[in-house]
Amino acid sequence: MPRHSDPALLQRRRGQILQAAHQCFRERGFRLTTIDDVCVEARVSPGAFYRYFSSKADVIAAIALAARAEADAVIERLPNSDSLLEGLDRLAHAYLVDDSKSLLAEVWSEATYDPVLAKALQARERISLSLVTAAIERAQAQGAIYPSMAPGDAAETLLASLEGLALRRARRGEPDCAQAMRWFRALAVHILKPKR
Amino acid sequence: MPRHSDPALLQRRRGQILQAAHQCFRERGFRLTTIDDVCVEARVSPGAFYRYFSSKADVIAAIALAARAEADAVIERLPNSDSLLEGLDRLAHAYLVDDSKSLLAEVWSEATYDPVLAKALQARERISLSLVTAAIERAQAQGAIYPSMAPGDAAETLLASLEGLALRRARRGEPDCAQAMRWFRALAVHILKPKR
DNA sequence: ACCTGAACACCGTTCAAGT
DNA sequence: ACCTGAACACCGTTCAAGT
Repeated sequence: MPRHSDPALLQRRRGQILQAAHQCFRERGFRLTTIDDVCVEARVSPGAFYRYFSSKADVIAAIALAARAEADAVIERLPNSDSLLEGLDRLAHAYLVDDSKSLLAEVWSEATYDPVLAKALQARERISLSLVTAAIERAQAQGAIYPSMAPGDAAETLLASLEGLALRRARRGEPDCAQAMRWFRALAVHILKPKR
Repeated sequence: MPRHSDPALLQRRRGQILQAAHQCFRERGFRLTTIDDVCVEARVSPGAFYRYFSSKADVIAAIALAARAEADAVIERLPNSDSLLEGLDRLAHAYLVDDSKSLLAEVWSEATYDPVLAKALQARERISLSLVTAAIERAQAQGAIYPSMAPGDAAETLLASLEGLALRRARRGEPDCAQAMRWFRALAVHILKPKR
């Protein structure tokens, strides 16, 4: 990327482009969105775009990581939430609610193609996994749950299942997330075995 | 598509192109594979290609549905297998084994972008789901399992979880599927509660 | 330094011309 | 009917020229 003298301008332009990109991606998805679409929306020229992002994959990665950050925020509060099951409900909601507004399914798809994005996501997922594991261990230590698997295995299984449920829901274009949430809750209950 | 007088030639050419496409897709994935790559591999001109397939999405869909058919074949044998858990193990193996040889993760990604493919997959998934449901009902009627959910819910949950495990494994580039299989088996046991 | 917009490269698709 | 390969359209990226 080229030299930038004014950090404030750099941040403003990047924000401007990211916001435009986000809007376009919401409407048409990563693939069908054109650099030109983003440029028109952001009111910059293609040349300007490439001063602030090195490629289309670069903006996609930025948006994708931001989309994940929303789910991550819920996970980060997990180890301190009063009830683990309630926290997991909120997590499921974050993954499932969409109205095709969240981009998680798109993000996972993109990661299949873009190894750079896949690697960045992996780093975050390792953190998510350890946070969920910690939350399970804590609830177990408090006698709130009697998990039927090792905490790490339970965390991986729960996150994978949630991902699968979210993906299938997105593929079906299912507008309502209530059923998927019930499925996930049932799963969580069977794996974690909460008291009463 | 244009008129075809000789059905045998039609089939031969389509097969020739599909085989080439399959090879290319294995090597570079759907996205990075060029129509020209396929044409070179199949030894036909671009013009000839478009006599037998209407678009790149068309070949991808053909290959994608064939990839799913492998998993479907395992599912079809499920209701008659001796042990449900054993059958599910074979199913998990079909989803997870890869060595990045199966294209399931690619297929799911593509379905996020291609609504036509998504719809075709959905039709097959409805069938898969009812077959798994039937297998669970049968095992339950025989007293081999004591499922903790309604059979339909158990089937959906198991398939979604398997999909999530497969996707995460693909994204990590994890070469070994043994751990993912253990996770899935543990899940199946907790949901289905087999006797002894 | 920062920006514009035309030019370039690549790739999916079409089509005029040949057998 | 069947095929070829050049031409076209589209889109990601670069770059010469302007302020």
